[in-house]
Amino acid sequence: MSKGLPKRSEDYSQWYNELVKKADLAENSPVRGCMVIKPYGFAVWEKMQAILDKMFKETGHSNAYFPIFIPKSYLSKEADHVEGFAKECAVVTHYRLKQADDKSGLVVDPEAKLEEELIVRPTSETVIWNTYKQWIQSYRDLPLKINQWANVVRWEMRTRLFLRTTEFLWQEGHTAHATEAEAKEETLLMLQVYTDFVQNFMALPVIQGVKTESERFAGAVDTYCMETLMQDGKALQAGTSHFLGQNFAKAFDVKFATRDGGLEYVWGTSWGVSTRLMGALIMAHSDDKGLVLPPRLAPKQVVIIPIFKNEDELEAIDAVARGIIGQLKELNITADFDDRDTQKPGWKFAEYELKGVPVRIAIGPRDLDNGTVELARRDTSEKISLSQQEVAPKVKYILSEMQDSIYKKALKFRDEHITTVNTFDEFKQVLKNKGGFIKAHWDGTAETEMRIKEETKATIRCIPLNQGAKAGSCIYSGKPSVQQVYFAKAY
RNA sequence: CGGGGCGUGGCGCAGUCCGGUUAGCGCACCUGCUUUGGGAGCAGGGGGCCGCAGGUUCGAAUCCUGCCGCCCCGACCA
Repeated sequence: MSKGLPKRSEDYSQWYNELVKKADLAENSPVRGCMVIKPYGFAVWEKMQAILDKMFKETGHSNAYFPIFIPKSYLSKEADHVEGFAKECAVVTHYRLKQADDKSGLVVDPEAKLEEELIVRPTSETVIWNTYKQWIQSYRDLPLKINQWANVVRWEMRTRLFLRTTEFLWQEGHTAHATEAEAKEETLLMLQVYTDFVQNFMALPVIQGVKTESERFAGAVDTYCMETLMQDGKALQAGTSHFLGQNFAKAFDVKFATRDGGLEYVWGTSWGVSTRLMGALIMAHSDDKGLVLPPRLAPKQVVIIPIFKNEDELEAIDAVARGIIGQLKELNITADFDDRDTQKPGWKFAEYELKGVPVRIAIGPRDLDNGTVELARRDTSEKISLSQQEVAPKVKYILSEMQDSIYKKALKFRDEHITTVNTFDEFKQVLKNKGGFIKAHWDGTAETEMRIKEETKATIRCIPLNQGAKAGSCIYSGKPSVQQVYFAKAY
């Protein structure tokens, strides 16, 4: 049994908090709301980064880096954008400290006040569009497709490791296009790239949709999103892709000369996913024993644990283990041999389960006699004994099967937690007793959306894409509705 | 910022109401022996400005005042 990990059924959020710490993913920092991402957690994030980065480049994007500090005045150039971010910005007002007069420590030097205060970026649209103005003159400069990996700061009141931290890591793509159609296409393309990543690598099914006005990114014309479902029935927005229209082009005066001699504002997009994905990954698949990582994102896919009484046994096991690791390496499978004699096998079993290593291979004296190993898979806890010769191909098969099976399990759970309702009473019942996504007709007004939120805490997660219009009447107001939308309580 | 809870070895806690031995327990850590197919056992050992600052008292982890920090619940948010 995992020591001290609360059960999901008893206290889901406690379970999550403990798991993040016990699995060595992250911990709190001295600064409230910030986190230290530990090596193991960062290794998972690095895998995500590497895969996404490749996908971005394959779709024609280049990486660049823009500064963390933004002149305060930039933020105020786009009206909705200011509105959206002003209340959660960290501000740099001074550039120097000095020894306190009474030598009691350091104080801010009042002499060193900045002429113009700087904000720590909550997102980079403003600096980037200010730069794009310099970079874009002609249709020949378009499209401009840039991505950056960065940290951003949003001064949140309540934070949770990975899910909502004051500082977080992310990537933000910012593109500029000559036509509206092309920008819209880019927005949807990146939504699809994210969707492919989340489904194929994180093994999490998503619902693609458009945000309602109240949930839309400040400054965007349309915000597209992918919504995922966690095991406690709450939804989590895994990524967003925004069609910015000409909002930022106008705010920062970014125009280009068209082929026929005209002068027009460019069309923009921006899109991002963050370390929040780590939270989704953890909450979606893990169990009461600890983390369950999809093989494609596990920093180490296989761990081999020797069971030995003496040096001779260990040596013999070592030879077998090294052989297996070599074979796995040829199949591009990462494996570790944990031959520490400071921990017992049972301790190691529990530890690697806590950390979500997909496949565990145990080799002991019995196996040496029989030419076998014991293989255990993390997601099902299933154990099998197999001959040493067939280990490598079998592991390859199991890893791929596991990736698939974890996805299917999440998909089944998700599908079982989409409930269509026709009345507000039903809506409240489902929300209270079952959770998950609730599909219902909505009259399209912010007023109704807000009232439902106030009464139930549930919000419209998205207006689904790829679902034909189906007229009906709003569950709250009874007014006509053109289609059903997804509601849920959300992270 | 409102409501609630909590600050005691690295971690988790007891002790605080009702002041008085040397501040205790579990885990972790160190040493030794025995162990090793699911978080080993025994023996020995190290580690504490009891959140901070004042006050009351012969005497404070314990009572009083002020401050600081953290967690949970709400308002805000990816």
